[in-house]
Amino acid sequence: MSSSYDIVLRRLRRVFDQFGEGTDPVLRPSDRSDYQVNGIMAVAKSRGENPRVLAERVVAELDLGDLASVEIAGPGFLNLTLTTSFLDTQLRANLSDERLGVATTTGRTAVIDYSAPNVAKEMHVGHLRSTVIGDALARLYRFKGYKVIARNHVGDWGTPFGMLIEHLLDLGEEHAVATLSIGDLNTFYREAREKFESDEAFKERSRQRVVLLQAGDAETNRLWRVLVEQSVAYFSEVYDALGVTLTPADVVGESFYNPMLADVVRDLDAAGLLVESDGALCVFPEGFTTREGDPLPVIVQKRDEGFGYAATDLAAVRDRVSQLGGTDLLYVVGAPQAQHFAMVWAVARAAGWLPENVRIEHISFGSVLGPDRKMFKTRSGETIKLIGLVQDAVDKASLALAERSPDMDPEQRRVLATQIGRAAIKYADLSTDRQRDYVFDLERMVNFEGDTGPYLQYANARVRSIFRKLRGPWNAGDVHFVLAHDAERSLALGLLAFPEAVDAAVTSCQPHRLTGYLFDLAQRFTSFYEACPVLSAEEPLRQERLALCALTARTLTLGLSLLGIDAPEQM
RNA sequence: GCGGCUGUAGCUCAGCGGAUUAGAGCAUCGGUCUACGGAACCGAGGGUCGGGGGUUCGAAUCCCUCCAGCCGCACCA
Repeated sequence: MSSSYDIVLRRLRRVFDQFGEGTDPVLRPSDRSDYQVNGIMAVAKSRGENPRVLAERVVAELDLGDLASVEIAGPGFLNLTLTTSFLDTQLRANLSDERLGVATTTGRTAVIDYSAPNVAKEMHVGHLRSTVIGDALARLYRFKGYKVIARNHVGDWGTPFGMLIEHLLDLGEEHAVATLSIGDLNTFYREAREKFESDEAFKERSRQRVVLLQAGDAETNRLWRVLVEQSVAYFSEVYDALGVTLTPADVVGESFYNPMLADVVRDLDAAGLLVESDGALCVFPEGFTTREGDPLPVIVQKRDEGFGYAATDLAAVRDRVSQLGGTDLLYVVGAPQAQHFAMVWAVARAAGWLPENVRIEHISFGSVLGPDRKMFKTRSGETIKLIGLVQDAVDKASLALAERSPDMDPEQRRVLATQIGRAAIKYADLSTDRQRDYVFDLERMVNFEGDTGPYLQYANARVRSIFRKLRGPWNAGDVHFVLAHDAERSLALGLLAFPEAVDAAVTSCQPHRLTGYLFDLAQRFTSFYEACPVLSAEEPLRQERLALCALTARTLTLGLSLLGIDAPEQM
């Protein structure tokens, strides 16, 4: 089925195409009517016509059938009011449509790069946003019909591994594994670092170990693999706690690209892009300068012949296009990396690895701030463990549940607290424009009032409770939507706007478009719920209202699931 | 110095180039109220949209400039 918006838009396009193929009618939700058409003003301006006159012509040629009534307003806007029969048709279609009117996109493959923790290092707040936003996008794109390939670009290579492996040997493999498997990565890494900085002999051993690692020494690589496997197992625990879909199979770390780096260099050289500068092999993409105004290089191979992360990122672009067939390459990485990506992609484009039809986008985001509005750290200046953050939220939710429902079964409370706690954290992260920084305020996130995850879960649970009261399965049957009450009509319009919200979130990679929609829908529902008794209504009104409730619950549940948020039936 | 992001009500944030009242949430104040889950609903007060120019019939929105904050700017990722 098609969304209401698309159906109306198609009719408008038939008229607007005469102003130039694909002219956008600029159809938008309106507070004056159901939708407004803003596009006439722009067309009139470009053709030097009177917008009002043009509007009249558009209306005369516009065939809305029985979809909507139209009137010209102001200098040349069109106000559209959808007819009840159209709303009825669309709502009934939704009742039997699992997708609630959301259209699918075919033939596209999205490669989404997100989370990216470092092996043998703790996951901390710094990984929260990439993980949560990336996972929401993965779910949204999957639902839209994209083939989604998640890439967890973990830091599993480089000079620190010499010291980490030596430290592992010092501890004894078994003891080291024991430490790592309980997730105490901070201690492990810090001890290694401290020895590296204070102990010359250890430092030297570490250097030699890096050489062995890069040379492919079997035992060294086995030890390296132990570190990686232990870390990946730990990451999985964190993802479970957060309710994130990433699995060990999605881990494709930096080391994966090692065998491709020589080819990257060769191809860049063949393309005549490579320049030697201060002993390093570089490409100088246009438009980037250093502090002093000199051209800024992408360093492909360092003076010591080692490869930097730019080389790895270049190899990744190449691999994702040529091997994975990616058509939409998304990088959910913090804003500070913006210049790095811009440069790497400029090089990839120059090398011919990025065809025109491939979309590549940096899904950047702001920082998580502490109460002092600075980067979120503990009082002593240490990073905050991600797993601890989730645990705090779950604990808070558990306390709130204990207070409200003291008789709840402890196991049920445990499960619910987990669902609510992570909903609180995820929703808080997803509900603001990702570009901005935000202050991490657990108190507000876990609050059950206002624009929060728990509030939406509660709204959904309330709707579900109505159906529990029925004590039996419910069928929509041949329900008809009359929408006599304003609150019913408002809810209906909200329900039918779901596809627009999903599409907006997908195309702009802005999950907050969807959270905003869901919050608005929840409010429309509660207003309806106050004003319109459901179970005590007379038939056929009762059936109509039950159908509205059913659609609301399904929309909230599906919408939340696309963000990676659980929608418990009861709470 | 160059580049990026941010600056909207007391606080946290929406606002997709449009129209007489710039919207939510929290907080404040006032209502609803033996309520199908009140973790609710209805309403009120509160804003020179960082400052200044410009484009336009029209600018929170586009362009320029200034101010403030954060971040990045060659061999760590």
